[in-house]
Amino acid sequence: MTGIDDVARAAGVSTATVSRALSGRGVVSAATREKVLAVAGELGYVVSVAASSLASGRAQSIGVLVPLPDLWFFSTVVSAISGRLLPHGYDITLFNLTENPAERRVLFDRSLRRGRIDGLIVLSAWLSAAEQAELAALDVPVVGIGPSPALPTLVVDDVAVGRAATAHLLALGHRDIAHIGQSDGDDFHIPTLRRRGWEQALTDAGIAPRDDLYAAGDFTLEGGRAAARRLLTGPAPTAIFAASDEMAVGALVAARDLGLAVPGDVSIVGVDGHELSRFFDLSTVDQFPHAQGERVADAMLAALGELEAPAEVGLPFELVVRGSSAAPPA
Amino acid sequence: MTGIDDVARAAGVSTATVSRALSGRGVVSAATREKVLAVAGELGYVVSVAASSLASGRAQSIGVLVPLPDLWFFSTVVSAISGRLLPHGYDITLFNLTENPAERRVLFDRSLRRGRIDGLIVLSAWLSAAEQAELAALDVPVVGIGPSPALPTLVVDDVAVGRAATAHLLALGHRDIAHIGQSDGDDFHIPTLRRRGWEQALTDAGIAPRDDLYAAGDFTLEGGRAAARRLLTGPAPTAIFAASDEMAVGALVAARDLGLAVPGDVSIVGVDGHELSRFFDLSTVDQFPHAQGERVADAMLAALGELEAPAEVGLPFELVVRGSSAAPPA
DNA sequence: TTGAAAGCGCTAACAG
DNA sequence: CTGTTAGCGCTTTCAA
Repeated sequence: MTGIDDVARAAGVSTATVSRALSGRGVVSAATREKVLAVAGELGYVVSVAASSLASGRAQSIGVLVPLPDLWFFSTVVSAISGRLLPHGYDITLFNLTENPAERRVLFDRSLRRGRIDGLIVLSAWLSAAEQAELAALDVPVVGIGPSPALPTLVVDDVAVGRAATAHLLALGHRDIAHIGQSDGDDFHIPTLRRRGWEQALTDAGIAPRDDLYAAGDFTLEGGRAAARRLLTGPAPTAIFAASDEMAVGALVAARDLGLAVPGDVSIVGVDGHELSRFFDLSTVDQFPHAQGERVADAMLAALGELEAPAEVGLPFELVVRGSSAAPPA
Repeated sequence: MTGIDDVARAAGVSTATVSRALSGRGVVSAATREKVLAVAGELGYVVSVAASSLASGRAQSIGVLVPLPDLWFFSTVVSAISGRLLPHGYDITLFNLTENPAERRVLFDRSLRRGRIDGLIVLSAWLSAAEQAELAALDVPVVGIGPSPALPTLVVDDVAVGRAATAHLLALGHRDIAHIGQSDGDDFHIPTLRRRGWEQALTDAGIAPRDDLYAAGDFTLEGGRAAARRLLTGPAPTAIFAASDEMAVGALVAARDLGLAVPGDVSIVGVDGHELSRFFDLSTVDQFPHAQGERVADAMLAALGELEAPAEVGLPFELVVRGSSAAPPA
């Protein structure tokens, strides 16, 4: 491996100057900088992270903590983060947060603490308060996406999301609007917030939210289908607001299986902006996951002093009306 | 930060002994090892990767090169790799291979060469031969998934996959079997191999493959739908073999849109074992992506000397017959 | 089985 | 603007 002194020798300068020229820290005359860059290029020299990190304290890597890396939403966000951080010289270290307590301990006690990362991005509402506190106690900046009691995070106003979806259905003339979600009463729980939005919108319209128009789903296609089947064979609402696009597609299929036309007999609205929603012509509240990844990456860069701190505005969302929602049957 | 000499002092031994006790390299008496482990635990000491890596040459991290991290197949494989490598103390560094030439250069010239990784796992058939050669020239072991001219990889026999799907349809009595895929004539191109399998199975059955029963799809839902629409409104085959589950689901929807019953009027078979295939009751050739991730992780561990080299067998696949395939209409 | 000590390859004062 | 030099915190000979 060619090292920094090979470059120094070939360029006729000291290693300190090579370091300065290559890192951009400290002053170097334009002429020597160019010389050094040229020589380094010819020699194919690349700074060793290990040595650089040991000497400088900077690891040139950002950790991303993900609960379910194979969920479309998370992998999309990670992909966006990666794209944003690469140009700044940061690599991405992926930490898969499993349910396994032993693995979690290894993760929190060792992986995250061995100095590999300059910062941590947390994509998980599924951390205990204690775990969130542990993260906050790391000696690196931590930023996240989603409501959290202990971490600085970027959030979508999920109550407003629920209201937007429900208000859309109300405006179309629906009154029996069901909800598929997963409410646990926690203020930092996204599904709970979306359910609140549903309740608020109904209440604002002078309609009492009915418990029998709520069905729990587990955010999968199958869960959405099962929940919708229960709703449509029971109280038979004219519209369903599902807390995710995957559940909404499940509901779409359930309706078809029951011989119901969408949106003729029942309207369906989801949340996410998932690729499936476009394919199935599903009305949804898009929350722009890719943009979320970019925003959280920017927040991290700001925390690292590499960027101006961006304005503190909530993450955007937008109702996208497609073919799955229309006026209720006459 | 507590360092190795804090531990050494508290345990009453030298730093060399602490290092040996914690790393498991070199001999330490059982008694001292326990003492050291206990003290390290109390102090919450964690070895610094930077220092350890600089001194030992081991970075404790494996790179994973992924073309499209947000595709279900890839994110599933990455997730499995991560689960397998964590217990061995390796972190995962995710390298997102984009189409952007500038980003690719940064990746190949810097990120991959700065000594952060002890090995590289390549999930990409989309590397040029030159790039594959560059990877082979890294000073770390490289293993991949999918056919490659220059890299050691684990492969599914994709010709056999195509034959299995087609043979299934033939056995049901179909003769006009269409294929949706993407063939470019390259021997290291998975879609091409699947198409060959389709052709071989037909030929073996005494049926000449027809060009008008082939339609190109881009491995998306939309691409599958468009291709199927062309096939079903044209030569009207009684069965379609799609080279991916996403395209197969697209075909399923296209058939319904045209008023055709599946499998009554047309049978459909996909490839992958995608979650969508189960939900849509789609017959498919499962290639067990999660197991692929574990297998390639094991291959990496073997290359690093942490595991016995596993037997050199091809990656498994299996025809899963569900409700989308049946005998052709009478 | 353990300890002393020489680096690993860089960076960042500090001097000049 | 550039060079000298002392570490950064470990690992690993080598000796004992």
